Amino acid sequence: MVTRLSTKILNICIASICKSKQLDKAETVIVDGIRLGVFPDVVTYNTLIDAYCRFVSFDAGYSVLYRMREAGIIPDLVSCNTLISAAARKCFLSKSLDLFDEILQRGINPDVWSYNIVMHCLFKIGKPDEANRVFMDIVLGEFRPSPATYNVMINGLCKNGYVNNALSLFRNLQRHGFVPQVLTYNALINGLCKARRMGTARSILREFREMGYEPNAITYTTVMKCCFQCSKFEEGLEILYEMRSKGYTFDGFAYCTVVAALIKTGRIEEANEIIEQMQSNGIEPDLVSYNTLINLYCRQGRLEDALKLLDEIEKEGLECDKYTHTIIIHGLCMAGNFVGAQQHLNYMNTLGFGFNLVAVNCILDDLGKAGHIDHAMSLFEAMEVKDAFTYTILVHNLCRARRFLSASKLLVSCLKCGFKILRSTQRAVIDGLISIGFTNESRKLKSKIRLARFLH
DNA sequence: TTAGGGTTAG
Repeated sequence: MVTRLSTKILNICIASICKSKQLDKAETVIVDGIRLGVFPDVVTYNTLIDAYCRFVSFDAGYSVLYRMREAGIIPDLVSCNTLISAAARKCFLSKSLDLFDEILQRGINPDVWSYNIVMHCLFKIGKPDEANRVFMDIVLGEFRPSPATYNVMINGLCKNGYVNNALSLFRNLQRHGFVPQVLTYNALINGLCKARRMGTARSILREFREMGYEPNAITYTTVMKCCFQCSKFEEGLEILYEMRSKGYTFDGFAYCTVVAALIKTGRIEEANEIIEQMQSNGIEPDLVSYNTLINLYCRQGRLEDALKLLDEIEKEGLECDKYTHTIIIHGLCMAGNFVGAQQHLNYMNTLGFGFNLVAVNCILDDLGKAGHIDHAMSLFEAMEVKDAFTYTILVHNLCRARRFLSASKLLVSCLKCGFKILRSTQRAVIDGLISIGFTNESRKLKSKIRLARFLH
């Protein structure tokens, strides 16, 4: 009894030390405890697994399992769930799903937490149908869904383009007594904003306030991004100032949202001012903040500074992601260094990143902008994977080069593939054909566009 | 111990 009580105290100490990221100290306390006859149990090790995963690496967390077994302690469901969720958090989604299979093979019965994480992973890797099957298993099976089950489902549906389904699930759940949390509303508002369903987003936001909820930093960032998407810059900036007065700008989220929006519309000076505010507020930059800063440098024509920062990030031990590399490739193109851009794309391949369509689209666009339209055309022909961006970029650049007949031909083949091309680009082709005297072709193109709209 | 906001291309 005394030992069990002491272990409980030990676990409280370890949890508190781990929370403050002092893992070495936690290890020392455990060793001291053993010396005094207080032995760690499964809870102690589970706390360590979580802390190592969060503050060191997934592998470091996973290796705690071996130490547990050496100490004669059998990992339990919490150990497994902790690892599965850590893998999911770090985007090792297939690893997370493998761990789930491992649980089943070891004869451990998963609980609703395990299933929630699996659903989350399936949504994240773009398999909404499979996630939905897991959801149905939970709802119709022996488990009682937790609020997180519904939140994962609503968010996953939104992220995979099924906002209407998310909305009907939300309403159905409400009819059955489900009380949405701030988190549920945030996920739904974000999904609606991304789908440009501003009217519905506004009414959900109204309902959120009527429930007596106060918007948090996440609600604010979501609504702010929505303002920028609708070109309501002043409103967006006002939200940033309000966030600051409420103490919600404690991390880089809000700043990065604003800076990215300003960069996109060419308001580079203002973007620079916001970055300076972020730095003077002492916010420790994470990878996304660094990516945003590199992007700003590239847009300012400071490619040398961007590459220097890239080096610094790697020296700091941060691993650059596909965004970092894509921004650099785009930066190299904007500086006219297409050879360097291609080399960096190849370098990405050697690092194990998959095919990067966004980067290739950037190269395509920048070639067009620099007047190398024939080069862009041959790159386009060589591309095995294309999307709506690829077609829009090339059609747009063909118009820029006043090659309206080629643009029209490409636009028609794009419509046949079912890709949605920007209305403004379609208009540019129609107007271009008229401007060079091809009125009949312009009329034919218009009717083909109408037909495609009807069919798709 | 799960789940919600930020960064790349038209």
